[in-house]
Amino acid sequence: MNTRIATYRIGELARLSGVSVRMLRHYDDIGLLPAMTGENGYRYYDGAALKRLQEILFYRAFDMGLEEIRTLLAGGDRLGRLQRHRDRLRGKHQDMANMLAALDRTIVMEKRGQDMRIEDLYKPFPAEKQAEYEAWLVRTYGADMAEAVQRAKQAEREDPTDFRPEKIAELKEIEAKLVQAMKEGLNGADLDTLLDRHRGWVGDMWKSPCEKDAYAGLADMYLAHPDFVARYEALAPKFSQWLPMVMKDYAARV
Amino acid sequence: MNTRIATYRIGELARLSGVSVRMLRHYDDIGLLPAMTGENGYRYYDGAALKRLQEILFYRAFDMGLEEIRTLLAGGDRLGRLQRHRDRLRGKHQDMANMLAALDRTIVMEKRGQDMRIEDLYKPFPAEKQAEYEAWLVRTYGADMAEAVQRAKQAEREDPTDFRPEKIAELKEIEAKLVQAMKEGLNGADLDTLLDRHRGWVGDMWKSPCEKDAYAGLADMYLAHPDFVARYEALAPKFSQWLPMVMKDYAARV
DNA sequence: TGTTGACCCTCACATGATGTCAGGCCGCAT
DNA sequence: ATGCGGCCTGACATCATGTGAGGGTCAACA
Repeated sequence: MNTRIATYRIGELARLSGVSVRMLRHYDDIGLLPAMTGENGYRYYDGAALKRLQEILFYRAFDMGLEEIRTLLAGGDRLGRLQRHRDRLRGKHQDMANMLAALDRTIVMEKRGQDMRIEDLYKPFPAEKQAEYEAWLVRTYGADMAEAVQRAKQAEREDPTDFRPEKIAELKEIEAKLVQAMKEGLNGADLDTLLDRHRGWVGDMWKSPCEKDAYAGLADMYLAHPDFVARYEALAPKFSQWLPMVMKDYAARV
Repeated sequence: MNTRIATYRIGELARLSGVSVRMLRHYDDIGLLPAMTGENGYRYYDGAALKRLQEILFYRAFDMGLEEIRTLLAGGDRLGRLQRHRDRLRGKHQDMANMLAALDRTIVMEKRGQDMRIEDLYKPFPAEKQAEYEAWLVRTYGADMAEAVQRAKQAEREDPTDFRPEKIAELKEIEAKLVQAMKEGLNGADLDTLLDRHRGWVGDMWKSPCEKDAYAGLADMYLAHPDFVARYEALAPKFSQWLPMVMKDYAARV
């Protein structure tokens, strides 16, 4: 008898991985996950195959086609592949966070009986299957953003947050003005002036996403003018990450 | 001529929404997104249709079948639907965060040239298309968790974080012991004792996910014994949310 | 030793979301 | 009136996946 070390039959692997037997056979057929075939015709999978399958699943979760995955795996440099994939996956995770925020926004508008602006309805859904929205963002806000992001990242390493109540009160007042301004369609330079004042106040507070109450005003701003998220992202790179939390609280409160 | 108020032709809607013309026609055919048909045979979409399409896209992003979406939309209570959907979507977002953390874990193991334990390989991929992993978690850690989560949420509202360096140093020491213990296969009561000590120290620090350095030890714990995430989630509900950040930094450093 | 039940094999067809192409109207601008 | 862009229907293609039929393999147990 052959040495039978840590080799799995198709059913075991199916249970283990959550992939159906049908699909494992398919993956074998198309050369995506080749199995060792015994004399009895059975498929056997070893440790290397298990790792390969895991990698396949990472890519499949990214809606990659099986053929594409196969050619990807054909090259060497597993580590490089995984690292590149991590970044793409992170982007998708971010897309989903944006969708969540937008969903909360839709809910709030529904509660209020208001309709969203048509241009905003479909922003949360990343077209072109990838990074289309991001392209739009770059197109719209251009090169200064990259620089601003750098600045913000630099500043992020500095001093701890200051939550004195007077400061927060003052911040909220500015936010109210901003919301008003945005509703009235202030644009370009004027709006940027206000945004800048706001940034000045809020600057050293960005670091703690846990002080949600301090940012309730942001929800209003987002409702009034969703584009401001993109502008703010340049100043406070974490913002869109917090937005779902902010919006969730807000939606629950309204 | 008919009053022509804010009604869109199929191509305009396609550009607006990112859904292909082909699909919009299909949605019309199966009654998912009925259009008003003009005498010329053209399809026209009004504001209500736009909102409906947005909702459809929210569900489609959740991998819901078109037929399922249609029956869903057939009932009233748009608000309720959206709210229920938000929770499911949040769950999926969490799944993706877990996947990211696991991907980082895989990367680190690859860099080290180590293999993951087979039982851990496929945990990040939510089987049964939904909430299967969560079920497992409840099955494994049971009812006390819900209670612990409550306690933790309560505690969360209390006092601000204390980041004195001595405290952090001591924390790190405990973490090192924990990692050691987990590697040696300590189980049950002993492990829980250690975890509890750790919790004691880290308790009031959970609130700021921004102090990543304070939690580098967690990455090691996760590598040594991924299950601990589930245990910790009970004590610190936000943890799995931070895990991707923690792991990203760690993977970059190793 | 023979039977049984769980597992494996191949082959073929189904389905659901989407793309693509062909052949032909509609309508506005030149 | 001519032309071009947008719209129509209908048919076929593709990809990931499910399902079922008809039939071997293997281990345990009577």
